[in-house]
Amino acid sequence: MTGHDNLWMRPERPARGPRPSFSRAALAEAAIRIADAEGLEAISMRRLAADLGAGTMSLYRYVTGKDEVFDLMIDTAVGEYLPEDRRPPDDWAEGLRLLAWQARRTMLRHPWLAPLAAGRPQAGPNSARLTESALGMLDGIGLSVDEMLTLVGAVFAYVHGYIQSELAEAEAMRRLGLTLAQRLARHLSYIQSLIATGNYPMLERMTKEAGREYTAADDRFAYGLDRLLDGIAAGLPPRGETEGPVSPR
Amino acid sequence: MTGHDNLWMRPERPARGPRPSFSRAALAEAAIRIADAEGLEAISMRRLAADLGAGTMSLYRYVTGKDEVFDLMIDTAVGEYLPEDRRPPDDWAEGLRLLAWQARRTMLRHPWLAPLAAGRPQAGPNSARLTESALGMLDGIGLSVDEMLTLVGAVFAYVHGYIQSELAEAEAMRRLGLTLAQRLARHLSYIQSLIATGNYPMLERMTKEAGREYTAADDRFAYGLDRLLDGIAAGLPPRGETEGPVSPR
DNA sequence: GGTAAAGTGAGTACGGCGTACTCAGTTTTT
DNA sequence: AAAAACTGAGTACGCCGTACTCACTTTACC
Repeated sequence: MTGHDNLWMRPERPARGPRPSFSRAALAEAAIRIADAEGLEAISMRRLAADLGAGTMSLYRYVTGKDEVFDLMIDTAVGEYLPEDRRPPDDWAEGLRLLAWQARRTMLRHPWLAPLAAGRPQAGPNSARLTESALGMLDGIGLSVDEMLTLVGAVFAYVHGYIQSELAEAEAMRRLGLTLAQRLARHLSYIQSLIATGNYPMLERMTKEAGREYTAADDRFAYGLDRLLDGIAAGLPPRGETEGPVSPR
Repeated sequence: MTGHDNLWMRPERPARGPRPSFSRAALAEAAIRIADAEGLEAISMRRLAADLGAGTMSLYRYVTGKDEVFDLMIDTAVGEYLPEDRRPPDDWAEGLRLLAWQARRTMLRHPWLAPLAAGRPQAGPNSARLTESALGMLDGIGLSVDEMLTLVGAVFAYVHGYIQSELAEAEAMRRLGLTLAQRLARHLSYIQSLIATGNYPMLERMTKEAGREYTAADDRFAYGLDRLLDGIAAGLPPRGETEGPVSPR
C-alpha cells in the first residue's frame, strides 16, 4: 500500500523504471473511441488492451480496474464542457445556460457519458474545473456556498435527466427497427388495446393529437432549462438584499 | 414467430399446456427482492431461477431474455408511484409535485430503479397509467397534448436526474468507507492539492464554508422541483386565454 | 379419450468477461 | 552495479447470458 488509493493522486510516471509505453490520456482516448463507435458494452479490458497494442494485464499498471477506466473516460469527456478560450458571461443565468448547452452537446457526442456519469460521483481534474467555473458564476450575488451548490445541483440534475431520456429514446429507435413508424407500431398496438378499455382518455387523445406540432428535442430541452432558470431567478434575493423570497437553502 | 414480439402483448397464460408454475408478477417480485437487497448486479438468470426454485432455462418461457426481466421490474416498481386510493389534487402543480415526491420515495426504496429506468423507454401497463395520470392533471388548462408532454417530460427529467445524483452520492459513501469523513478525506487531499495551485478560489471557499448550514437531501430536491414548477407556472397562459408568455412548445 | 401443445428440471456447451498470478526479459534511475 | 518498475505472454478461476437437447408431465381441444 503506497498510500495513493486515489487515481488522481497517483503519479502517472513511476519514480524509477522504464517509461510507460502510453499515457493515461491515451488510454482514456482509446476507450472513448471504442465507446463512441460501438457503445459502452464494447469496452473490455481485453479489447482496450488490443486497441492500444498492449497486453491485457499491462493495463493494470495504469489503472486498478475497469472502474478507473471509466473514471478516466468521464473526466476526459467532461473536459469538453469547458472551452478554454471563452470567458463565461457576466450574468449567472446566461453562464449556467451556456454550460448546460455545452454539456448537452458533449453528452450527445458521447452517448455513453450521461448514463455512466450519472452513477458515480466525479472527482477528477476536469470535474474540479467545472465545479470551480459553475460556482464562480454565482459568486457575488449574495448566496452562501451551500446555496450555490444546491442551485447548481438542481440545474445539472435537470440536464442529466433530460439528456438521458433523450438518449434512451434515440437508442431504442436505433436498436429495434430503423424507422420511427416500426417502433411506434410495436408499442402502439399495445397502447391501443389499453385504450379499448375506455380507461385511458388521455392516452387516446395522445394517439390522435400528439405530433401535430413537432417539437424538436432542442426546444424541449430549452423549455425545461429556461423554466428552471426563470424559477430560480424569481426566488433569488433582489440586488443588495441578503434574503430573497425563495433562496436555495 | 407468433407475432407478439412485445412483452406486454404476449398472453401470460398459454392457450394450451400446463399452468406455468409461477407468474410474471412473481418473477418480477423475486427480481426486485434480489435487487433491493444486493443490488442490480446480483441479478443473474441463474440466481433468479434459483430463488424461484426453477431451472435456469425455464425462465426463458416467461421472458425472452434478461432485458425483459428488467422491463418487468421497472413496470412493477413504477406502479408504486401511483397509490390507487387517492385522487390527484385539482391543481396541476400540486398533482405533479405529489407525483414527483412519490417517484422519489419509490426510487429511494428501490435504488436500482432510477439508473435502470433512465436507460430505456417505458411501455408497460403501469407506465401507461402513470402517463395517463400525469396528462390528466394538465387537462383543461389550455395546453395541447404536445405541450403537456413537454411539460411533464421536463419535470420527470429533473426528478430522475436529481435522484440519480443523490443515489450515486449515497452509493459511493456506502461502498468505499463507511464514514463520511473517510470518503471526504480521500478526495479532499486531492482537492487540497489543486487548491494549492491558487487557481481554484471557489473550491477553496467550498472546503472552508460548505456544510455550515446543512441542507437535507429532501430540501435540495424540493428546491429544484419547486423552482421548476414555479417557472413553468409563470410561463403558462393565464386563465381563459390560449396563448401564454412562454408556453411549452 | 386421444393428441398436440406447452409447460418442466437437468444437463451441456460456447464465447465472453474481470482480474489474479507467474515469468523471463528490458529499460531507467539511483 | 543494483534496484525498481515497466513489458507481453500465458494460465487460471469463477462468473455471466443464452442456445440446444432430452425425457417427462400437464392441460385444452376435437
